[in-house]
Amino acid sequence: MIYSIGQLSKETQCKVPTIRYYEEIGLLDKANRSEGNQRQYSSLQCQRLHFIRHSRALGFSLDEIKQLIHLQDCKYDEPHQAHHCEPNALNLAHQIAQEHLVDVRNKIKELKSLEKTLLKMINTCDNTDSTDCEILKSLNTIKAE
Amino acid sequence: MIYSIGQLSKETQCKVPTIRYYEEIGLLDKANRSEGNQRQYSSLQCQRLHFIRHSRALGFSLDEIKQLIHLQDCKYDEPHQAHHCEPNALNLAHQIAQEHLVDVRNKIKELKSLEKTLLKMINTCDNTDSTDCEILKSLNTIKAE
DNA sequence: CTTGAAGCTCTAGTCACTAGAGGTTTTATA
DNA sequence: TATAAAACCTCTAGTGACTAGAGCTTCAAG
Repeated sequence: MIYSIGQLSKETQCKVPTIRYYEEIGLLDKANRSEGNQRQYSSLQCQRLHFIRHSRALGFSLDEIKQLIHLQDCKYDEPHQAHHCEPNALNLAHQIAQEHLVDVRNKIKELKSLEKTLLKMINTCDNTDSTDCEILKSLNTIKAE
Repeated sequence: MIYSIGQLSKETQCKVPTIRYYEEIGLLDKANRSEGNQRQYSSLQCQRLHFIRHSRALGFSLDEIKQLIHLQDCKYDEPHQAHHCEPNALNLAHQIAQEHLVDVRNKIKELKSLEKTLLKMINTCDNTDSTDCEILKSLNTIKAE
């Protein structure tokens, strides 16, 4: 199966300019070109783009994804030979995921405290009586922690 | 009280280049200059920067903050005269805050589902036996909802 | 009076895309 | 087979909210 960039876009829910962008920054290998210079993709490249999109949806940065792809290549390329990959590549994947989990949890915490502050602000403001509103006042004093 | 940009920076915990940036985009009024062309700030401008930083800490965008500042000016400038401000400016502040609260809550929801997926991924991976790891595999298939 | 910190402007970089101009190739229909 | 529309191409520039650096000037302390 060979995909045009538009077909790949539909298949992976990834916009066409984004695919080209991923190629530009080296996240996707350079695509083969047709006689008319249009990009052609294999199922393997399609799978890789799926991987990238799933990882993005989980909030990994493109840099982290680059690392994960590198690990994947270590895993599947000549797995029983000595080469440039670190021996504990798989633990590294584990570590990246775990660090990311910590990030996510911190963000949740921050947002929850933010929610509380906003809610307080909004409830203090009695806008049925539209003569005054505490929101602007409170933004002068309330700190999010 | 008159502040130099560095003093204002300390007072508001806002970095010097950020203050200059806020001036550049019109979020802060252009500062007065000393004879030697250095910026000088009044307590009023200091208060405004506090407002901006508090709002940022609560996750408001600079655009939303611009609106809020405009509302503030409506409130305090000639409050009993007819001018260019909409009559229900205060309700508008209320509305901006409420919309923002909705955004924040959605983000929390997304991050929680993300947390769940990551946790599953990490737990599935038995990295005490370092022969295999499910993380890379699962990134090929798991979708965050 | 000198030295070092703090200030100035201007340009460019970050991240992860997105949009648009202006041109070429492919595909579908008449 | 001719043509028109859709899809593709490259290149540049823009987004938001800053941050970093070069190369200069001004200020404050000793």
